[in-house]
Amino acid sequence: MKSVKKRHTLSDRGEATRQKIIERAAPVFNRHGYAGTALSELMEVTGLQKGGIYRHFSGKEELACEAFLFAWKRATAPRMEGLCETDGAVDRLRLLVRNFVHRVPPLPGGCPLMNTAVDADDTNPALLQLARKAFRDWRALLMKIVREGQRQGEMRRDLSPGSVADLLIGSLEGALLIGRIEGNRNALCSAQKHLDGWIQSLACRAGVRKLSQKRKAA
Amino acid sequence: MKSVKKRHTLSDRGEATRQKIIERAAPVFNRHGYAGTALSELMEVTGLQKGGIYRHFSGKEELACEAFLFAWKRATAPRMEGLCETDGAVDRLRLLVRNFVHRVPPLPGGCPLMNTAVDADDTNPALLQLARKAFRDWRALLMKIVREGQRQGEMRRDLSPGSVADLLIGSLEGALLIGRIEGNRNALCSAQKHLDGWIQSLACRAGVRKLSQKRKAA
DNA sequence: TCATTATGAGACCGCTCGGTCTCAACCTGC
DNA sequence: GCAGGTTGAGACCGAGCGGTCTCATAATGA
Repeated sequence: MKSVKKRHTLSDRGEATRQKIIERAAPVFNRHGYAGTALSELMEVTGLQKGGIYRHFSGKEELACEAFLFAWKRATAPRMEGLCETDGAVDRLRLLVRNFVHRVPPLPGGCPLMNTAVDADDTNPALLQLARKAFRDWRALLMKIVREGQRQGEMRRDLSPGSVADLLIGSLEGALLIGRIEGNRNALCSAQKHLDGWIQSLACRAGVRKLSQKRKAA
Repeated sequence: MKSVKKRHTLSDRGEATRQKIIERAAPVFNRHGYAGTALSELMEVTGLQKGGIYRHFSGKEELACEAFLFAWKRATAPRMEGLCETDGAVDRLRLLVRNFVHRVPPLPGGCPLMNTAVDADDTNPALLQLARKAFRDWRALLMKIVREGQRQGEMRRDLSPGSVADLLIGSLEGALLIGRIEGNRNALCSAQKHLDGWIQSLACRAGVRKLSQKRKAA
């Protein structure tokens, strides 16, 4: 016990700088990719020398992985906002779409998932694995919502939760790509409008009735 | 005249090797990105030494640009297949979707547009500009088809051609990204099914009637 | 056949890359 | 205040980078 606490205190400083490095490195990796990020740039943004960085990471790859995990957490948080306070599969899906479109992640360089998947494919298996995991988590969340909606009788039973998830994620990420190419948010807004209507159409009549009753009651 | 022809003959060989270099370099850039592609690798795939490559290009960037243009041409051709022989906006759009999903470009490393847009953003303005142009051409083609359909009374007048184009491109590129992460074509097939139905729903009644009459006549 | 030009090999360049190692300074608990 | 361990600076390393230049050779037109 005591020894654990002692150790803990001693390593706290180190852990803090480690976190600082990850935090500062994440936007750089996100913008420039793995190969495009030079250690010298990481030295600049962290204000540390090589020795200071390499004490906390075994190499560039480990840092890149940690940076991705950090970036993904940062990107995910605002997209999930308000999810717990929302009931009903339809409304939850629509909330996630709305969040994705309007809650811009506080991380320059676009969506870390897309960046990393494109960047690491054919190049860096470790990073690709993390991106795959991130995608699957996101996909699983959407699937869970759809399945829940089906169990509750709110959403059509003939839907494939996986397809619904793929369609939502694909449309959103695609729109994000266009927004990046064009430098505006038009495609994202179009996507939201379209997906909003589509999600609505996934509800079965009973579900819709149930929902409007709830609305009226409120 | 004579002198022009003389010059032409002489430079033919050089032009051929230049093309060969572009052709061989394109898949490498498409897989590894600009920063991730080393000249040494280009030397390997072309079978040329540095001197042989640099005679034909001012630098890595010029070669990368040419490689992208080549890759995009290669990716576009199969996606457009059969377009001229198809009438009707709805059928043309559906054909383009089908081509995109099933005619896999003969170019390893995924869609050059996505790759380049993600890779060059915040890094290489020249490449980004080319990607933007490629996107806009594609978008313009889709918009033209929609507008044509509206003029012919086949498609609903309240549609925004730009939004339709963005939605199609976004959904397809997004599905492609998922396919890359997951290593399968499920998302692409889901996207096709969804878009197919959606495109159908963009036709106004008159257009649908007209189309079914044509079908019956055939 | 010969002069001319286009071509590509490859040595060479300065530089930056990712990574290692040493050691001074600095905490921290005793 | 001292011993022991933690931290980070920065010199150093070999390798590989993008790019240049020279020159032998090959193709060409006269």
